[in-house]
Amino acid sequence: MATKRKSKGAYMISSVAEMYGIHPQTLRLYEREGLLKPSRTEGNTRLYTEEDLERLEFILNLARDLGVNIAGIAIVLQMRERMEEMNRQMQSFVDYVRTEMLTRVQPGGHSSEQGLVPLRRPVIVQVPHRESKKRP
Amino acid sequence: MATKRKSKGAYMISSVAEMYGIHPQTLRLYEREGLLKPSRTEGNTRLYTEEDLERLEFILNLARDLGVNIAGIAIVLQMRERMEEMNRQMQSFVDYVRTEMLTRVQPGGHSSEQGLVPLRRPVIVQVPHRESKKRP
DNA sequence: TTGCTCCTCACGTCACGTGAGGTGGC
DNA sequence: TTGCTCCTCACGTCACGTGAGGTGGC
Repeated sequence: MATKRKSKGAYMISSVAEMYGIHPQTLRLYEREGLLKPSRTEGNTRLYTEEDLERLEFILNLARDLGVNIAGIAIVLQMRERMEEMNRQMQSFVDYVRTEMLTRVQPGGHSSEQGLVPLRRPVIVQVPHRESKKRP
Repeated sequence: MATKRKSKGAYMISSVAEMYGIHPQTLRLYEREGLLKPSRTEGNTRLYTEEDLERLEFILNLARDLGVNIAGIAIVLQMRERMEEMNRQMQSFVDYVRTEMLTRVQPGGHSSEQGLVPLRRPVIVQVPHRESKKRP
């Protein structure tokens, strides 16, 4: 019952297990398989940050709801990262072009802004953030 | 043995099974699970096109080499599609900007071309093409 | 001491791949 | 007819999740 928190947003394994209705051994399994990497206290106790929990939710969605196995989850996590990287590049490119074209605009040349409009907006993926790990 | 081809690049199930060293039942399983959708002859015999084979290779890479289960493969195929779509959008945007800025260039204004250079090129994903299907 | 943590070992269940068995069309 | 195709049913194996058992630190 005692939802033990070490510091701001750091949970011990039994709290996390209870919060998400999973077995503590499952959390250890996911870590062993490289899906999660919680930090540890000096006494070697796992500490799950909010960021870890966010990642865990993503993992549980794949594992429970979609039936993806651990190898699959590892791949999906990698792809998620790559998509986020693509989104960042896309976004920074769009931003760059926008300012670049605005500084270049001729007097009365509102056609430059208009020229950017007809394009569909870059797809923003539904996924959060974080780094993953490769499987051996 | 007889590598039966119906038309240009259309293979029957035993040929495909032999080519990739898998059981014909496995191919039928993948189809039943929605990973592959070969066309059929009028007599209901499956016909695998080059496009199907390309998709199959992708699937086998995930299944055999990486140990991803069918649910995982379905997700990865979907994500692959989305990345390809992002790449296409990125590419068409880059192309658009390039022509737009070139038409706008002032005499002696080679700074407009230079402005595009420092950006890293959009990430091109390693994956081929094709559409996939959602799981129930 | 209590209640947590750590770990390893082992079991039950289920998905995946494959084999068997029986059918039908080129 | 032969050799393929189609299908369904069923089995063996393995991964995943979980439980037990024994340890150690706050």
